[in-house]
Amino acid sequence: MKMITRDSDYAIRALCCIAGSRSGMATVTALSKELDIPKPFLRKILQILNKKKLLKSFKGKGGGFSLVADPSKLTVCDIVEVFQGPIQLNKHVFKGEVCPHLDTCILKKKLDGIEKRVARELRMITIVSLLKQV
Amino acid sequence: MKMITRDSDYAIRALCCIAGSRSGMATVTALSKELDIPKPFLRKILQILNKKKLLKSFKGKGGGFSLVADPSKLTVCDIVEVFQGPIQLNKHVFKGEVCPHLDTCILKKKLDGIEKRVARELRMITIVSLLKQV
DNA sequence: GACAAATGATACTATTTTGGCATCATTATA
DNA sequence: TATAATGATGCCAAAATAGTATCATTTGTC
Repeated sequence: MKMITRDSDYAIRALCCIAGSRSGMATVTALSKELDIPKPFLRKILQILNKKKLLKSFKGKGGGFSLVADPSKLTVCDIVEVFQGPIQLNKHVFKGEVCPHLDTCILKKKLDGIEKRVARELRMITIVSLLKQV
Repeated sequence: MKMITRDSDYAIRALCCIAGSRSGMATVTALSKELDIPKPFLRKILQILNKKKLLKSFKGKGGGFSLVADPSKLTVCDIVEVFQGPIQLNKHVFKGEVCPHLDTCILKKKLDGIEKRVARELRMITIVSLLKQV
């Protein structure tokens, strides 16, 4: 079972890198080298983060990406939701309808509980908390 | 973000059904109807559960599948791991090596913590606990 | 103004995973 | 021997994942 996809992972790394940089800004080229992420893929990821207003971009020479939000308020949950949608352990539907079987609906309730706790934990991991090198 | 795939979900339902049946045994045909799951797909799932020793099978007329383990000891975690492998939020490797970036390794540590708690919670959901209709 | 360095937008592609279906073989009961 | 069951295997289509490629636009510098 895996939960964090590659693009979320890359995005988290990149945002950490940007937040940790002295100027608060970085180019795709620099990030790609530093993090060893394929440049076109990283570029796509950063463009998505830009559209979703987690990053702002500056075109032209000397440009790059910088954070929009305070990195102490930006969380892993925010980032994961951009690339993987809302946290949801199990849709648990059949043919578009909610499943009518009692046993599995008990399951749904229990999974929902876990789901909420996972989301809460992911919301507690801020970018800043990832920069602190213990 | 989703965590439980269709086959895990179907497997959980089917195991609940088998555990809840009076005889303790059920055929693919019956389960497929009861749970509204495509028969060939469910069959494949049950065959996997058989190979993994969560179910035992009886061939021939009057046959079917029955549980191997005590349903109060069989957990959702066991089932999910059959179909989705061990619970692991993020592999977090590059090119086969463990990622060398300190910031993201902090991330790994935190994700590992969440992961352990999710696994623990899934291990607490037994088949029996899903049958109790509150 | 020309050039270089950056992102914007968009479309394409390859691989893997997911969610099945189909078929033939084997076994067991009536 | 017919029937009802699983065993094994291979195939297939759609979606998700993980990228690549290309052209357009913007901006700073010479």
